[in-house]
Amino acid sequence: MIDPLLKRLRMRDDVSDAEEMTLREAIRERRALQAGEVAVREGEQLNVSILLLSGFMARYKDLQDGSRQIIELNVPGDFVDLHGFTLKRLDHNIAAMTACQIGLVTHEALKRIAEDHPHLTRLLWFMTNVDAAIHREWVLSLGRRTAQHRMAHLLCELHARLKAVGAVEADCTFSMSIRQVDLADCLGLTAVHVNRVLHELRERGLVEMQRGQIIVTNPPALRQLANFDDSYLYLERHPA
Amino acid sequence: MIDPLLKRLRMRDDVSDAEEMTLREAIRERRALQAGEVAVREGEQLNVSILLLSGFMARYKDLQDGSRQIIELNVPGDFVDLHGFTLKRLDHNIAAMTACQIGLVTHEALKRIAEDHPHLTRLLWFMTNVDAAIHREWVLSLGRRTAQHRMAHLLCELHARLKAVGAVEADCTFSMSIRQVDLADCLGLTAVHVNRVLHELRERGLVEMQRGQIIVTNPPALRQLANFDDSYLYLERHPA
DNA sequence: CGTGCTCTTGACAGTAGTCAAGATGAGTGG
DNA sequence: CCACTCATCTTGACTACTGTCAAGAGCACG
Repeated sequence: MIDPLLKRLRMRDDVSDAEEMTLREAIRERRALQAGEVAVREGEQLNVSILLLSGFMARYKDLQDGSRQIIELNVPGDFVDLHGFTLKRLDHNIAAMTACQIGLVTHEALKRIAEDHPHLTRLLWFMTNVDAAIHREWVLSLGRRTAQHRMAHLLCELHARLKAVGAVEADCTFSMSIRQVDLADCLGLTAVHVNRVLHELRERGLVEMQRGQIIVTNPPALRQLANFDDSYLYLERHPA
Repeated sequence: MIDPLLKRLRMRDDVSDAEEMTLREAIRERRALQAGEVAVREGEQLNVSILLLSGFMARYKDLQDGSRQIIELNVPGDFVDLHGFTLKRLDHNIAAMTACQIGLVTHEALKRIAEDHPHLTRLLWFMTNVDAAIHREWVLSLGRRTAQHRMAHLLCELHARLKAVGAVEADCTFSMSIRQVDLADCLGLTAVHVNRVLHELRERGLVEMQRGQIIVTNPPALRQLANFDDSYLYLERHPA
Protein backbone atom coordinates (compact mmCIF):
# COMPACT_ATOMS: atom_id res chain seq x y z
CA MET A 1 0.00 0.00 0.00
CA ILE A 2 2.90 2.39 0.54
CA ASP A 3 4.43 1.09 -2.66
CA PRO A 4 4.23 4.34 -4.59
CA LEU A 5 6.26 6.07 -1.87
CA LEU A 6 8.85 3.31 -1.83
CA LYS A 7 9.03 3.27 -5.58
CA ARG A 8 9.66 6.99 -5.56
CA LEU A 9 12.32 6.79 -2.84
CA ARG A 10 14.09 3.89 -4.49
CA MET A 11 14.22 5.81 -7.72
CA ARG A 12 16.46 8.26 -5.88
CA ASP A 13 18.42 6.09 -3.49
CA ASP A 14 18.63 2.70 -1.83
CA VAL A 15 16.13 2.01 0.91
CA SER A 16 17.23 -0.80 3.18
CA ASP A 17 14.83 -3.42 4.46
CA ALA A 18 15.19 -1.94 7.93
CA GLU A 19 14.28 1.47 6.61
CA GLU A 20 11.34 0.08 4.70
CA MET A 21 10.18 -1.62 7.87
CA THR A 22 10.53 1.60 9.83
CA LEU A 23 8.39 3.42 7.29
CA ARG A 24 5.74 0.71 7.24
CA GLU A 25 5.54 0.73 11.01
CA ALA A 26 5.31 4.48 11.09
CA ILE A 27 1.99 4.33 9.31
CA ARG A 28 -0.30 3.34 12.10
CA GLU A 29 -3.60 4.64 10.99
CA ARG A 30 -5.31 4.64 7.66
CA ARG A 31 -8.28 6.67 6.53
CA ALA A 32 -10.51 7.27 3.54
CA LEU A 33 -11.40 10.78 2.39
CA GLN A 34 -14.35 11.80 0.27
CA ALA A 35 -13.92 13.98 -2.75
CA GLY A 36 -13.90 17.59 -1.59
CA GLU A 37 -13.14 16.80 2.03
CA VAL A 38 -10.70 19.19 3.69
CA ALA A 39 -7.97 17.20 5.40
CA VAL A 40 -5.88 19.99 6.92
CA ARG A 41 -6.80 23.59 7.53
CA GLU A 42 -4.42 26.50 7.50
CA GLY A 43 -3.12 27.28 10.96
CA GLU A 44 -4.21 24.09 12.74
CA GLN A 45 -1.68 22.68 15.15
CA LEU A 46 -0.44 19.41 13.67
CA ASN A 47 0.89 16.22 15.19
CA VAL A 48 0.48 13.86 12.26
CA SER A 49 1.48 13.96 8.61
CA ILE A 50 -0.44 12.54 5.71
CA LEU A 51 0.86 10.07 3.18
CA LEU A 52 -1.34 9.91 0.10
CA LEU A 53 -1.94 6.31 -0.89
CA SER A 54 -4.49 6.69 -3.67
CA GLY A 55 -6.46 9.52 -5.27
CA PHE A 56 -5.57 13.17 -5.74
CA MET A 57 -5.25 15.94 -3.22
CA ALA A 58 -4.59 19.66 -3.55
CA ARG A 59 -2.92 22.27 -1.38
CA TYR A 60 -4.48 25.67 -1.76
CA LYS A 61 -4.71 29.17 -0.33
CA ASP A 62 -7.78 31.34 -0.17
CA LEU A 63 -7.83 35.09 -0.58
CA GLN A 64 -10.20 37.53 1.09
CA ASP A 65 -11.98 38.33 -2.15
CA GLY A 66 -13.03 34.70 -2.47
CA SER A 67 -10.47 33.70 -5.05
CA ARG A 68 -8.41 30.59 -4.55
CA GLN A 69 -4.99 29.48 -5.70
CA ILE A 70 -4.01 25.84 -5.76
CA ILE A 71 -0.31 25.56 -4.88
CA GLU A 72 0.30 21.93 -5.75
CA LEU A 73 -1.57 18.87 -6.84
CA ASN A 74 -0.57 15.72 -5.01
CA VAL A 75 -0.44 12.23 -6.43
CA PRO A 76 -0.19 8.83 -4.73
CA GLY A 77 3.14 8.39 -2.98
CA ASP A 78 3.32 12.05 -1.98
CA PHE A 79 3.89 12.85 1.65
CA VAL A 80 1.33 15.61 1.45
CA ASP A 81 2.24 17.55 4.56
CA LEU A 82 5.55 16.14 5.63
CA HIS A 83 6.70 19.74 5.93
CA GLY A 84 4.19 20.04 8.75
CA PHE A 85 6.62 17.96 10.83
CA THR A 86 8.98 20.91 11.18
CA LEU A 87 6.49 23.73 10.60
CA LYS A 88 3.89 22.44 13.11
CA ARG A 89 1.10 24.28 11.31
CA LEU A 90 0.52 24.87 7.63
CA ASP A 91 0.23 28.10 5.72
CA HIS A 92 -2.37 26.54 3.42
CA ASN A 93 -5.25 24.10 3.30
CA ILE A 94 -5.21 20.58 1.95
CA ALA A 95 -8.24 18.93 0.44
CA ALA A 96 -9.09 15.72 -1.39
CA MET A 97 -9.85 16.32 -5.07
CA THR A 98 -11.15 12.80 -5.53
CA ALA A 99 -11.94 10.00 -3.10
CA CYS A 100 -8.62 9.19 -1.40
CA GLN A 101 -6.91 6.68 0.81
CA ILE A 102 -4.39 8.19 3.18
CA GLY A 103 -1.96 6.91 5.78
CA LEU A 104 -1.24 8.87 8.94
CA VAL A 105 2.19 9.15 10.48
CA THR A 106 2.54 10.80 13.87
CA HIS A 107 5.17 13.46 14.35
CA GLU A 108 6.40 11.40 17.25
CA ALA A 109 7.19 8.59 14.85
CA LEU A 110 8.87 11.04 12.49
CA LYS A 111 10.92 12.40 15.36
CA ARG A 112 12.12 8.90 16.21
CA ILE A 113 13.09 8.43 12.57
CA ALA A 114 14.93 11.73 12.67
CA GLU A 115 16.85 10.60 15.75
CA ASP A 116 17.64 7.05 14.74
CA HIS A 117 17.71 6.95 10.96
CA PRO A 118 19.77 9.80 9.52
CA HIS A 119 19.85 8.35 6.03
CA LEU A 120 16.11 7.88 5.87
CA THR A 121 15.72 11.34 7.34
CA ARG A 122 17.75 12.81 4.52
CA LEU A 123 15.49 11.04 2.04
CA LEU A 124 12.42 12.55 3.68
CA TRP A 125 14.08 15.95 3.72
CA PHE A 126 14.78 15.40 0.03
CA MET A 127 11.08 14.80 -0.57
CA THR A 128 10.12 18.14 0.94
CA ASN A 129 12.82 19.80 -1.12
CA VAL A 130 11.34 18.32 -4.28
CA ASP A 131 8.01 19.85 -3.33
CA ALA A 132 9.76 23.20 -3.09
CA ALA A 133 11.25 22.59 -6.55
CA ILE A 134 7.76 21.97 -7.89
CA HIS A 135 6.62 25.20 -6.30
CA ARG A 136 9.46 27.00 -8.06
CA GLU A 137 8.41 25.66 -11.42
CA TRP A 138 4.88 26.89 -10.74
CA VAL A 139 6.25 30.32 -9.88
CA LEU A 140 7.96 30.31 -13.27
CA SER A 141 4.78 29.18 -15.02
CA LEU A 142 2.56 31.72 -13.34
CA GLY A 143 5.05 34.50 -13.81
CA ARG A 144 6.27 33.97 -17.32
CA ARG A 145 4.30 31.40 -19.31
CA THR A 146 1.15 32.05 -21.34
CA ALA A 147 -2.09 30.36 -20.42
CA GLN A 148 -1.66 27.70 -23.07
CA HIS A 149 1.92 26.85 -22.13
CA ARG A 150 0.99 26.80 -18.46
CA MET A 151 -1.76 24.32 -19.10
CA ALA A 152 0.44 22.13 -21.24
CA HIS A 153 3.19 22.28 -18.65
CA LEU A 154 0.89 21.31 -15.81
CA LEU A 155 -0.41 18.31 -17.71
CA CYS A 156 3.16 17.26 -18.49
CA GLU A 157 4.08 17.55 -14.84
CA LEU A 158 1.21 15.34 -13.78
CA HIS A 159 2.06 12.84 -16.48
CA ALA A 160 5.69 12.67 -15.33
CA ARG A 161 4.84 12.42 -11.65
CA LEU A 162 2.22 9.77 -12.17
CA LYS A 163 4.52 7.80 -14.39
CA ALA A 164 7.21 7.93 -11.71
CA VAL A 165 4.96 6.11 -9.27
CA GLY A 166 3.73 3.67 -11.89
CA ALA A 167 0.29 5.19 -12.35
CA VAL A 168 0.43 5.71 -16.10
CA GLU A 169 -0.21 2.87 -18.44
CA ALA A 170 1.70 2.39 -21.67
CA ASP A 171 3.48 5.73 -21.24
CA CYS A 172 1.40 7.25 -23.94
CA THR A 173 -1.78 8.40 -22.28
CA PHE A 174 -3.13 9.35 -18.95
CA SER A 175 -6.41 10.72 -17.79
CA MET A 176 -7.36 12.81 -14.85
CA SER A 177 -10.62 13.63 -13.24
CA ILE A 178 -10.52 17.30 -12.37
CA ARG A 179 -12.92 20.15 -12.87
CA GLN A 180 -12.01 23.07 -15.07
CA VAL A 181 -12.47 25.44 -12.12
CA ASP A 182 -9.77 23.54 -10.29
CA LEU A 183 -7.42 23.71 -13.24
CA ALA A 184 -8.12 27.43 -13.30
CA ASP A 185 -7.16 27.67 -9.64
CA CYS A 186 -3.90 25.87 -10.40
CA LEU A 187 -3.04 28.06 -13.34
CA GLY A 188 -4.09 31.46 -12.06
CA LEU A 189 -6.79 31.69 -14.73
CA THR A 190 -10.57 31.77 -14.85
CA ALA A 191 -12.60 28.67 -15.60
CA VAL A 192 -13.84 30.32 -18.77
CA HIS A 193 -10.35 30.79 -20.07
CA VAL A 194 -9.31 27.28 -19.08
CA ASN A 195 -12.16 26.08 -21.24
CA ARG A 196 -10.90 28.07 -24.20
CA VAL A 197 -7.35 26.83 -23.75
CA LEU A 198 -8.47 23.21 -23.51
CA HIS A 199 -10.58 23.77 -26.57
CA GLU A 200 -7.53 24.80 -28.52
CA LEU A 201 -5.38 21.96 -27.22
CA ARG A 202 -8.14 19.60 -28.27
CA GLU A 203 -8.25 21.09 -31.74
CA ARG A 204 -4.53 20.49 -32.02
CA GLY A 205 -5.12 16.87 -31.13
CA LEU A 206 -3.19 16.99 -27.87
CA VAL A 207 -5.89 16.33 -25.31
CA GLU A 208 -9.46 15.09 -25.10
CA MET A 209 -12.17 15.80 -22.60
CA GLN A 210 -15.00 13.61 -21.45
CA ARG A 211 -17.27 13.96 -18.46
CA GLY A 212 -14.88 15.73 -16.12
CA GLN A 213 -11.93 13.76 -17.41
CA ILE A 214 -9.00 15.19 -19.27
CA ILE A 215 -7.19 12.69 -21.41
CA VAL A 216 -3.76 13.49 -22.70
CA THR A 217 -3.57 11.73 -26.01
CA ASN A 218 -0.17 12.84 -27.20
CA PRO A 219 2.28 13.42 -24.34
CA PRO A 220 5.37 13.90 -26.53
CA ALA A 221 3.70 16.64 -28.58
CA LEU A 222 2.43 18.23 -25.40
CA ARG A 223 5.92 18.18 -23.91
CA GLN A 224 7.24 19.94 -26.95
CA LEU A 225 4.56 22.59 -26.77
CA ALA A 226 5.19 23.13 -23.06
CA ASN A 227 8.94 22.99 -23.48
CA PHE A 228 8.80 20.54 -20.65
CA ASP A 229 12.00 19.43 -18.93
CA ASP A 230 11.44 17.05 -16.03
CA SER A 231 14.75 17.71 -14.30
CA TYR A 232 13.08 19.85 -11.64
CA LEU A 233 11.34 16.69 -10.42
CA TYR A 234 14.66 15.06 -9.47
CA LEU A 235 13.69 11.66 -10.76
CA GLU A 236 17.25 10.54 -11.31
CA ARG A 237 19.17 8.26 -9.04
CA HIS A 238 21.63 9.77 -6.60
CA PRO A 239 22.47 7.64 -3.57
CA ALA A 240 23.55 9.62 -0.52
CA MET B 1 29.19 37.18 11.32
CA ILE B 2 26.65 34.35 11.28
CA ASP B 3 24.56 36.35 13.71
CA PRO B 4 21.60 36.86 11.38
CA LEU B 5 21.28 33.08 10.96
CA LEU B 6 21.51 32.50 14.71
CA LYS B 7 19.02 35.25 15.38
CA ARG B 8 16.61 33.67 12.95
CA LEU B 9 17.06 30.16 14.40
CA ARG B 10 16.70 31.38 17.98
CA MET B 11 13.51 33.12 17.06
CA ARG B 12 12.11 29.66 16.38
CA ASP B 13 13.80 27.45 18.91
CA ASP B 14 16.67 27.18 21.37
CA VAL B 15 20.12 26.74 19.91
CA SER B 16 22.56 25.31 22.43
CA ASP B 17 26.12 26.54 22.73
CA ALA B 18 27.30 23.23 21.30
CA GLU B 19 25.02 23.62 18.31
CA GLU B 20 26.15 27.19 17.80
CA MET B 21 29.73 25.98 17.89
CA THR B 22 28.97 23.26 15.39
CA LEU B 23 27.47 25.80 13.01
CA ARG B 24 30.37 28.20 13.40
CA GLU B 25 32.85 25.46 12.70
CA ALA B 26 30.91 24.30 9.68
CA ILE B 27 31.61 27.57 7.95
CA ARG B 28 35.16 27.08 6.85
CA GLU B 29 35.48 29.36 3.93
CA ARG B 30 34.26 32.85 3.33
CA ARG B 31 33.98 34.71 0.08
CA ALA B 32 32.92 38.04 -1.38
CA LEU B 33 30.68 38.27 -4.42
CA GLN B 34 30.32 41.20 -6.76
CA ALA B 35 26.93 42.54 -7.71
CA GLY B 36 25.64 40.48 -10.61
CA GLU B 37 27.97 37.55 -10.05
CA VAL B 38 26.38 34.15 -10.56
CA ALA B 39 27.16 31.96 -7.56
CA VAL B 40 25.43 28.72 -8.58
CA ARG B 41 24.27 27.61 -11.99
CA GLU B 42 21.34 25.34 -12.68
CA GLY B 43 22.43 21.72 -12.95
CA GLU B 44 25.93 22.04 -11.48
CA GLN B 45 26.92 19.24 -9.14
CA LEU B 46 27.17 20.72 -5.67
CA ASN B 47 29.22 19.86 -2.62
CA VAL B 48 28.92 23.09 -0.66
CA SER B 49 26.01 25.24 0.42
CA ILE B 50 25.99 29.00 0.71
CA LEU B 51 25.08 30.99 3.78
CA LEU B 52 24.39 34.62 2.94
CA LEU B 53 26.12 36.89 5.46
CA SER B 54 25.48 40.30 3.94
CA GLY B 55 23.94 41.69 0.78
CA PHE B 56 21.08 40.38 -1.36
CA MET B 57 20.95 37.37 -3.63
CA ALA B 58 18.29 36.04 -5.99
CA ARG B 59 17.31 32.61 -7.22
CA TYR B 60 15.96 32.68 -10.74
CA LYS B 61 15.03 30.58 -13.73
CA ASP B 62 15.54 31.47 -17.37
CA LEU B 63 13.18 30.60 -20.19
CA GLN B 64 14.12 29.88 -23.79
CA ASP B 65 12.55 33.08 -25.04
CA GLY B 66 14.95 35.10 -22.92
CA SER B 67 12.52 35.92 -20.16
CA ARG B 68 13.50 35.39 -16.57
CA GLN B 69 11.59 34.70 -13.38
CA ILE B 70 13.08 35.38 -9.98
CA ILE B 71 11.86 32.73 -7.55
CA GLU B 72 13.02 34.21 -4.30
CA LEU B 73 15.05 37.10 -2.98
CA ASN B 74 17.46 36.16 -0.23
CA VAL B 75 18.46 38.32 2.71
CA PRO B 76 21.32 38.00 5.21
CA GLY B 77 20.94 34.93 7.39
CA ASP B 78 19.41 32.87 4.58
CA PHE B 79 20.95 29.54 3.82
CA VAL B 80 20.61 30.23 0.12
CA ASP B 81 21.02 26.72 -1.24
CA LEU B 82 20.74 24.51 1.78
CA HIS B 83 18.29 22.45 -0.27
CA GLY B 84 21.25 21.62 -2.50
CA PHE B 85 22.44 19.37 0.33
CA THR B 86 19.76 16.80 -0.47
CA LEU B 87 19.13 17.73 -4.10
CA LYS B 88 22.81 17.72 -5.14
CA ARG B 89 22.12 20.05 -8.05
CA LEU B 90 19.76 22.98 -8.34
CA ASP B 91 16.88 23.55 -10.69
CA HIS B 92 17.65 27.26 -10.81
CA ASN B 93 20.49 29.78 -10.77
CA ILE B 94 21.58 31.92 -7.87
CA ALA B 95 23.17 35.32 -8.33
CA ALA B 96 24.25 38.22 -6.17
CA MET B 97 22.00 41.24 -6.56
CA THR B 98 24.38 43.47 -4.65
CA ALA B 99 27.91 42.99 -3.37
CA CYS B 100 27.69 40.09 -0.91
CA GLN B 101 29.61 38.28 1.77
CA ILE B 102 28.93 34.56 1.89
CA GLY B 103 30.02 31.64 4.01
CA LEU B 104 30.54 28.19 2.51
CA VAL B 105 29.53 24.99 4.26
CA THR B 106 30.56 21.69 2.74
CA HIS B 107 27.97 18.97 2.31
CA GLU B 108 30.33 16.75 4.24
CA ALA B 109 29.97 19.05 7.21
CA LEU B 110 26.21 19.08 6.77
CA LYS B 111 26.19 15.31 6.63
CA ARG B 112 28.05 15.15 9.91
CA ILE B 113 25.50 17.52 11.41
CA ALA B 114 22.72 15.32 10.07
CA GLU B 115 24.30 12.25 11.69
CA ASP B 116 25.25 13.74 15.02
CA HIS B 117 22.86 16.61 15.69
CA PRO B 118 19.26 15.60 15.05
CA HIS B 119 17.80 18.68 16.71
CA LEU B 120 19.96 21.06 14.71
CA THR B 121 19.14 19.04 11.62
CA ARG B 122 15.46 19.55 12.21
CA LEU B 123 16.10 23.28 12.49
CA LEU B 124 17.89 23.29 9.16
CA TRP B 125 15.11 21.22 7.62
CA PHE B 126 12.71 23.80 9.02
CA MET B 127 14.65 26.53 7.22
CA THR B 128 14.22 24.83 3.84
CA ASN B 129 10.54 24.34 4.59
CA VAL B 130 10.15 28.04 5.26
CA ASP B 131 11.66 28.70 1.84
CA ALA B 132 9.00 26.45 0.37
CA ALA B 133 6.36 28.43 2.27
CA ILE B 134 7.70 31.62 0.73
CA HIS B 135 7.49 29.98 -2.70
CA ARG B 136 3.86 29.15 -1.99
CA GLU B 137 3.04 32.72 -1.15
CA TRP B 138 4.64 33.80 -4.41
CA VAL B 139 2.52 31.27 -6.28
CA LEU B 140 -0.51 32.87 -4.69
CA SER B 141 0.68 36.36 -5.58
CA LEU B 142 1.48 35.50 -9.18
CA GLY B 143 -1.70 33.55 -9.65
CA ARG B 144 -4.27 35.72 -7.95
CA ARG B 145 -3.05 39.16 -6.95
CA THR B 146 -3.03 42.26 -9.12
CA ALA B 147 0.22 43.95 -10.03
CA GLN B 148 -0.18 46.57 -7.37
CA HIS B 149 -0.99 44.13 -4.60
CA ARG B 150 1.85 41.88 -5.67
CA MET B 151 4.30 44.73 -5.46
CA ALA B 152 3.01 45.83 -2.07
CA HIS B 153 3.13 42.27 -0.83
CA LEU B 154 6.68 41.72 -1.97
CA LEU B 155 7.85 44.87 -0.24
CA CYS B 156 6.07 43.80 2.93
CA GLU B 157 7.73 40.41 2.77
CA LEU B 158 11.17 41.95 2.46
CA HIS B 159 10.41 44.33 5.28
CA ALA B 160 9.33 41.47 7.53
CA ARG B 161 12.25 39.24 6.68
CA LEU B 162 14.82 41.98 7.09
CA LYS B 163 13.29 43.01 10.37
CA ALA B 164 13.50 39.41 11.57
CA VAL B 165 17.27 39.42 11.19
CA GLY B 166 17.63 42.89 12.64
CA ALA B 167 18.30 44.69 9.38
CA VAL B 168 15.54 47.28 9.61
CA GLU B 169 16.02 50.37 11.73
CA ALA B 170 13.22 51.90 13.74
CA ASP B 171 10.67 49.50 12.25
CA CYS B 172 9.18 52.23 10.18
CA THR B 173 11.27 52.40 7.06
CA PHE B 174 13.56 50.30 4.99
CA SER B 175 15.27 50.82 1.72
CA MET B 176 16.45 48.43 -0.91
CA SER B 177 18.73 48.78 -3.83
CA ILE B 178 17.15 46.86 -6.67
CA ARG B 179 16.49 47.64 -10.31
CA GLN B 180 12.96 47.86 -11.62
CA VAL B 181 13.75 45.10 -14.12
CA ASP B 182 14.55 42.81 -11.24
CA LEU B 183 11.35 43.68 -9.45
CA ALA B 184 9.58 42.90 -12.70
CA ASP B 185 11.25 39.49 -12.80
CA CYS B 186 10.07 38.83 -9.25
CA LEU B 187 6.51 39.86 -9.93
CA GLY B 188 5.96 38.37 -13.37
CA LEU B 189 5.56 41.85 -14.87
CA THR B 190 7.44 44.04 -17.32
CA ALA B 191 9.78 46.77 -16.16
CA VAL B 192 7.49 49.33 -17.74
CA HIS B 193 4.56 48.19 -15.69
CA VAL B 194 6.60 48.00 -12.51
CA ASN B 195 7.42 51.63 -13.10
CA ARG B 196 3.76 52.52 -13.39
CA VAL B 197 2.87 50.59 -10.24
CA LEU B 198 5.65 52.22 -8.24
CA HIS B 199 4.52 55.54 -9.57
CA GLU B 200 1.09 54.97 -8.12
CA LEU B 201 2.39 53.69 -4.80
CA ARG B 202 4.50 56.82 -4.61
CA GLU B 203 1.52 59.02 -5.31
CA ARG B 204 -0.28 57.35 -2.45
CA GLY B 205 2.63 58.20 -0.20
CA LEU B 206 3.61 54.60 0.48
CA VAL B 207 7.05 54.40 -1.12
CA GLU B 208 9.75 56.66 -2.46
CA MET B 209 12.38 56.06 -5.08
CA GLN B 210 15.84 57.51 -5.35
CA ARG B 211 18.76 56.38 -7.48
CA GLY B 212 17.94 52.71 -7.69
CA GLN B 213 16.68 52.65 -4.15
CA ILE B 214 13.16 51.94 -3.11
CA ILE B 215 12.26 53.36 0.25
CA VAL B 216 9.17 52.13 2.01
CA THR B 217 7.97 55.12 3.94
CA ASN B 218 4.80 53.73 5.43
CA PRO B 219 5.00 49.99 6.15
CA PRO B 220 1.70 49.75 8.05
CA ALA B 221 -0.26 51.36 5.22
CA LEU B 222 1.53 49.14 2.74
CA ARG B 223 0.65 46.07 4.78
CA GLN B 224 -2.96 47.07 4.73
CA LEU B 225 -2.94 47.55 0.99
CA ALA B 226 -1.21 44.21 0.43
CA ASN B 227 -3.38 42.48 2.98
CA PHE B 228 -0.13 41.19 4.35
CA ASP B 229 -0.10 38.45 6.97
CA ASP B 230 3.37 37.33 7.99
CA SER B 231 2.34 33.94 9.34
CA TYR B 232 3.72 32.17 6.26
CA LEU B 233 7.19 33.24 7.38
CA TYR B 234 6.94 31.19 10.58
CA LEU B 235 8.57 33.83 12.74
CA GLU B 236 6.95 32.61 15.93
CA ARG B 237 8.66 30.54 18.56
CA HIS B 238 8.06 26.81 18.60
CA PRO B 239 10.74 24.71 20.31
CA ALA B 240 11.00 21.16 19.05
C1' DC C 1 -38.09 14.35 -15.87
C1' DG C 2 -36.82 18.14 -12.95
C1' DT C 3 -32.61 20.03 -10.34
C1' DG C 4 -27.97 21.41 -10.20
C1' DC C 5 -23.40 21.24 -11.40
C1' DT C 6 -20.14 21.88 -15.13
C1' DC C 7 -19.03 22.96 -19.38
C1' DT C 8 -19.43 26.10 -23.63
C1' DT C 9 -19.70 30.25 -26.24
C1' DG C 10 -20.23 35.01 -27.41
C1' DA C 11 -19.81 39.94 -26.63
C1' DC C 12 -17.44 43.31 -24.27
C1' DA C 13 -14.00 45.20 -20.76
C1' DG C 14 -9.67 45.93 -18.55
C1' DT C 15 -5.09 44.90 -16.83
C1' DA C 16 -0.70 44.44 -18.35
C1' DG C 17 2.46 44.06 -22.52
C1' DT C 18 4.85 46.20 -26.58
C1' DC C 19 7.22 49.71 -28.92
C1' DA C 20 9.47 53.84 -28.92
C1' DA C 21 11.25 58.22 -27.61
C1' DG C 22 13.08 60.99 -24.20
C1' DA C 23 14.92 62.09 -19.39
C1' DT C 24 18.20 61.14 -15.52
C1' DG C 25 22.24 60.22 -13.50
C1' DA C 26 26.46 57.84 -12.30
C1' DG C 27 30.93 57.04 -13.98
C1' DT C 28 34.89 57.97 -17.38
C1' DG C 29 38.31 60.27 -19.82
C1' DG C 30 40.19 64.37 -21.80
C1' DC D 1 35.59 70.55 -14.66
C1' DC D 2 33.15 69.37 -18.64
C1' DA D 3 31.53 66.52 -22.30
C1' DC D 4 30.16 61.71 -23.35
C1' DT D 5 28.41 57.12 -22.61
C1' DC D 6 25.70 53.66 -20.87
C1' DA D 7 22.37 51.84 -17.90
C1' DT D 8 18.03 52.72 -15.95
C1' DC D 9 14.00 55.12 -15.36
C1' DT D 10 9.73 57.58 -17.40
C1' DT D 11 5.87 58.36 -20.34
C1' DG D 12 2.72 57.97 -24.09
C1' DA D 13 0.19 55.53 -27.66
C1' DC D 14 -1.43 51.35 -29.11
C1' DT D 15 -2.17 46.20 -28.62
C1' DA D 16 -3.63 41.87 -26.77
C1' DC D 17 -4.25 38.35 -23.53
C1' DT D 18 -7.25 37.15 -20.10
C1' DG D 19 -11.28 38.48 -17.26
C1' DT D 20 -16.31 39.50 -16.74
C1' DC D 21 -21.02 38.83 -17.59
C1' DA D 22 -24.53 36.21 -19.30
C1' DA D 23 -27.13 32.70 -21.55
C1' DG D 24 -27.63 28.19 -23.03
C1' DA D 25 -26.18 23.15 -23.43
C1' DG D 26 -25.00 18.65 -21.49
C1' DC D 27 -25.31 15.31 -18.02
C1' DA D 28 -25.47 12.91 -13.59
C1' DC D 29 -28.74 12.01 -9.98
C1' DG D 30 -32.69 11.62 -7.26
